[in-house]
Amino acid sequence: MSETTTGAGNAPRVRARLVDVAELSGVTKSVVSRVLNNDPTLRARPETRERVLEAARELGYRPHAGARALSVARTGTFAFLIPDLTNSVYAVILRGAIRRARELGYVVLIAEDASHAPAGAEEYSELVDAGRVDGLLVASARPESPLVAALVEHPDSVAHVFVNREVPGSRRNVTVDIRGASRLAVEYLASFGHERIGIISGPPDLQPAVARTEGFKSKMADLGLAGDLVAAGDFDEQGGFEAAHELLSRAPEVTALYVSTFGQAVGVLAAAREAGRVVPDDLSVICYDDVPVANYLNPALTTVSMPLNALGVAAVDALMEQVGGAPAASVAIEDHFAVVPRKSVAAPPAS
Amino acid sequence: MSETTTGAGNAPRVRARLVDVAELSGVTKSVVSRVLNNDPTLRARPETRERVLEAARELGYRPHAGARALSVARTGTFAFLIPDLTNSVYAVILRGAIRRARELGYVVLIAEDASHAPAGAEEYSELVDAGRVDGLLVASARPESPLVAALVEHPDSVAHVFVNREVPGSRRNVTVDIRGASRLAVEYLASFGHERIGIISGPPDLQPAVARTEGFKSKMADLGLAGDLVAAGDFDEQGGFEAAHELLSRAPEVTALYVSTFGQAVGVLAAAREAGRVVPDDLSVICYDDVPVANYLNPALTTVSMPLNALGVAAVDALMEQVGGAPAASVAIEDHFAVVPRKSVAAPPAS
DNA sequence: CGGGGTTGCGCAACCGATATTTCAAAGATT
DNA sequence: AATCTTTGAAATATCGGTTGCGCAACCCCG
Repeated sequence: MSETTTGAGNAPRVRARLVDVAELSGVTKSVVSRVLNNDPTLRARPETRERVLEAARELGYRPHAGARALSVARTGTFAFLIPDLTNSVYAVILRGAIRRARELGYVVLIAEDASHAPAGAEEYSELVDAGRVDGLLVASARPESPLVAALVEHPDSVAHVFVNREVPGSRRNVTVDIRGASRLAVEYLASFGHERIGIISGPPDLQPAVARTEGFKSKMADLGLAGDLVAAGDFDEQGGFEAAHELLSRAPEVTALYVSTFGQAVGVLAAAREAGRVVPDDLSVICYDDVPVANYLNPALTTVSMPLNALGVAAVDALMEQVGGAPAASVAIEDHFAVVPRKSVAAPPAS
Repeated sequence: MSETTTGAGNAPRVRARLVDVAELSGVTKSVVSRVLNNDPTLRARPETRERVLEAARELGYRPHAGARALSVARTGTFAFLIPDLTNSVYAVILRGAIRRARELGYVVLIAEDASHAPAGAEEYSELVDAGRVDGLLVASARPESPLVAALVEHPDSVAHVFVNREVPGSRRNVTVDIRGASRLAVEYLASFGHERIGIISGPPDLQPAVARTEGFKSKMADLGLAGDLVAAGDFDEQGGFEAAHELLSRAPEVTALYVSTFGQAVGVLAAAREAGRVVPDDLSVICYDDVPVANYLNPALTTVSMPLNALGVAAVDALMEQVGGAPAASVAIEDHFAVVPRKSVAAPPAS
């Protein structure tokens, strides 16, 4: 609308600078800057403010990010270190983070710290050293990465939060309640009458894996059931397949499985087929984390959904507080998880 | 290594600036800058160069990105506009792009332009106007987004490429050979003896959808087969389910389906089950794009894999050329696709 | 009518780099 | 010995903002 009034419309505009706005409104750039930033120390006539605002609007003025960063020593940028982009769990967290960041005037750039591309940590310090970012969102699942170690040792060197990970010794963990969700999953299975419940866990050196196992065992204990049916595998299809294969042959009496990730669950389903067990008649399966495709597996997979989007939001909020100078504090998102019932859980076989 | 020689080791370092390096090496900052940037117009004694280099190393000097951006009018940043972060297709492209960008000294920031968050386009122009980015990677699937229209009309206003999308009227499309891959899929099905082959296509206003259909029809024609079994649905599970449901009831004689996306294929499998058709005995299914989980569906899904990583790499390379001043040119990745045979394709039923 | 206190805004220094210009000292030339 | 070139590096302007301070003009008051 206002663009057309300039007559320039959608012509290949050149960037308008502060001085351009100043010239057009007949004041100096310092006044323009203060008006646009609502500097309370500035005394200006309302009509002057209005002229400035109007000129800025007319020119489509936007402060140059680099110049501003230079001045105020703030970039308006966060970096997100992610272990695996193709894992939709992280994608959802990232989405929540990006949106929240945008609401706060921040943008986020991505680095991947996959096991096959271990450059992530180094890249991070490059970003920090180059003054490119104001803070780090670290979702790396790799234990004892040099980056994590450095951050734990010098927590104040740069604003940061660990996302979906409880790093020992850090007061900057933003997490969901994995244990609570795991307890809920077990409770759900038990409500169908299952007693011999097993867990497909993850690599024991990964904290999220042990949290699931802890939740599992604690709820089993509360129910007076034996929590000894544990098998560990990688957090992917292959890992789930292998762990389930092993557990099903070691303890064929198991009637229900709590699985740590969706990827694993897909593998578990394959292993169950291979073992000649039909889900859910001969074996019930529930997994941590809900993804859309779960609804279309055969059978449709019962899951417990986690507030991953909220996790991303909370992570950015926590980071913003640090940037704003507030003391660091871990955040745990306690609820907002729920089992989404589908077709992979039923009562145990009569036998 | 060199860090420990400073004695500061891993202490909470403060950023070293150009002047710090200058002071330490006993020259002025202009000399330091030119030495570090290999300015050919600078004449300096080798020993002076060495002193500067050593000082920079010792201080762990890294130029401040904002300051440099201000000076050279380049940010070292690209932005990637992505329609759906949770879609692993885009994740793989993004991964390739990020890695390549990093090799070239660039970082990439993400914006999501989902249908449920249509702010993406606006965010983009904010990024450009604020001088935050040197170029745009546009993978938005949304047809006629205002951003796309603006870029097509003023192609030189900002460096950009369209990724995995053939935008009419643009010379900046970086694509894979969807038609060729589609032809390959059809050929593969035909090699099993299928003649009544159908396609589950996508929204007709999305260019990638029509490309698949075109490839399908052209190969069917080449084979002397009728290419009339077409059903369209959204590119997700739901869309695949609905389209397949419709096609299977409309044309029950179909013996094989070429499906446009993995998400759709999952829905197609569900629809087949619902229709009482067992895959692959009563119905063969192959889909465009390979993802790890395809191997664990029931049955394991035969797919045609695409060079998505290479696509991301090529997109960044094309963008870099534009930034470097080269004339824009579309790029098509012609081969590197292949069918990965699994369990969802077999010979048509004898009947 | 002159002095003190606002009101409203301009001046100029910085932020940390890059790039062009200037200049002192050393060596070559006559 | 006096001038002309080179060599090597210092000065300085600039990029586009932010921010502390200064300073007129205006007001009110005695």
